[in-house]
Amino acid sequence: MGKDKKKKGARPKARLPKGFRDIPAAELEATRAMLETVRGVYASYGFAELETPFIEYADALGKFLPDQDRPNEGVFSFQDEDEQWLSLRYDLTAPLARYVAANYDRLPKPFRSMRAGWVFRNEKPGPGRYRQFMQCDADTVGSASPLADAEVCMMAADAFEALGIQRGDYVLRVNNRKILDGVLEGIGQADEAARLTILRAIDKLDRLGPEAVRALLGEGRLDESGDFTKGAGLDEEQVRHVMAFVEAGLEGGGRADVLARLERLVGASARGREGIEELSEMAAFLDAVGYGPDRIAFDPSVVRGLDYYTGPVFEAELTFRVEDEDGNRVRFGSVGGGGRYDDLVARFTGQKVPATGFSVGVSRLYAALEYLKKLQAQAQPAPVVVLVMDRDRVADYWRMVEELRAANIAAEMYMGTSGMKAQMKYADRRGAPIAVIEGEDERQQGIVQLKDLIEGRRKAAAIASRREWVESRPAQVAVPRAELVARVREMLDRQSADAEAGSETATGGGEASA
RNA sequence: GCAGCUGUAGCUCAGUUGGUUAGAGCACCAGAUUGUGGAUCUGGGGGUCGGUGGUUCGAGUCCACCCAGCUGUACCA
Repeated sequence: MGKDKKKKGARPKARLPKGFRDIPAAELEATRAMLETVRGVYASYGFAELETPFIEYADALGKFLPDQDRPNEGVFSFQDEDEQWLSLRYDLTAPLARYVAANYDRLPKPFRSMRAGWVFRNEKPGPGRYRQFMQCDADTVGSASPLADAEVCMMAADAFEALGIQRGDYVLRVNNRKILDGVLEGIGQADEAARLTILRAIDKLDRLGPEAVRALLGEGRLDESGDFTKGAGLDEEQVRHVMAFVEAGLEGGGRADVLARLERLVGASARGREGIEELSEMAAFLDAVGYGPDRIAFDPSVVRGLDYYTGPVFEAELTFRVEDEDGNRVRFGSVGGGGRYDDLVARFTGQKVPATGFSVGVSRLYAALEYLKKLQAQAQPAPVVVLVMDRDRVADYWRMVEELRAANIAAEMYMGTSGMKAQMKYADRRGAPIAVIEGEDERQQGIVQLKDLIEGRRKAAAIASRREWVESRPAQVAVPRAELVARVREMLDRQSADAEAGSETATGGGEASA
């Protein structure tokens, strides 16, 4: 026996690469329903669906050509047989830019499109952050108007409400990167590297709080594990000025109040004024059509995608608080974002094409909706299982399955090789509502046994002895073979009525019926 | 990338100052039970103790290096 053990060798581990996961039926079903809702809202705004491939040429997606040292920096890449680099898409915006550039002549401008699908990032995963996740985007390409920016924000707000998220439980926070540029000009900080550090520090406001941001703008910050992050090195006066800008959105008031505060901070900077002007135009439009600051607010701490956005930037946040695993109450956080990217198409054509869009993080949003119990879709009900008692009669069992299917009842014949006990166990594990049993005795009498597995499970608790369990045959009825479909239907109806009554008493009947 | 923590069965873990053939619970399979899911009892399968090297008569246990995972942080186009 020792010999056998040695022969086995190393087994492969049944494992997933980090940051990837399997998705069970219930989540798939719910995600489909969610996407259908969002798609409906976008379609009603006139955004047509487009699907692009998962794989693009690396240079078409961006400037991230894999190099020898670190071939997979951020994006999953590999070489085709002709040695050209291919990459898995890391968002849905870069492929859209490629599509628009490739079809520029044919497309109506502005071109309005929506896309939904998986994207991939070769980054370190964290809680709720995966290396494959789903996004749903809507973009307007070919319009420089702030009205287009306002529109995608309004559309995102509509989509959240269509999904059942209450007004007040979400907010779209809007900023304009030109304003920050203006503020930095004002404090005499034009150094590009320092500017990036400053932007990143600001981006951490909601996660780490104002104290941490202050530290990161100045000398630097020591984190929990004792690791030190170098700061932007601003002096005290500069830090004060930048913080005043960052916190201009926190002091409350409406969009006009925030704009007024920002205007003072920007001073004479032309670029800053341009940003203010764009935000003002958005505000006027939003006011005129009735999207208040409870839905779309101005917040200078929103930064986002640094090299890619050229003007307005948006971030959607769920504002209700949830308990994490340790019981702490935390904000649910960001479920989407976007902004204006006027230079992306120009990478291909050399011709400036203004564009703006919004991207919903479908996976994050799914987690939120699950928490809010807004997912009405559930996985397909498990099938009725027809037991195979007599291998010579499989055609008879198959006929029962066909009859049930014809009546639109999901049904399957047991496909294993085990005996009756194992078949019952299978039906139970499977979550089957009913087992259909027809042995020799039943056949001679022209009947079948229907076993209500859900009711039977309830009764099992009260039965202690094996003998009683076997002999009482809980929740099992004999019905004429000819009435199979009708009686199965009855039993299923009773089960779903019970389930509804049960869930109503459990939740207080708060859910609207379909 | 940087820092801290952790690696023993499919899962969760125990394993004393280094000492026979490395254990438990859960899960899985079978039997008790001629044709009934649960409960109970009995039996069974499943381990390169993360890897390599070292110290030792002897290493799951001690040392060194490496690898992986988790958490924080950085990066996130």
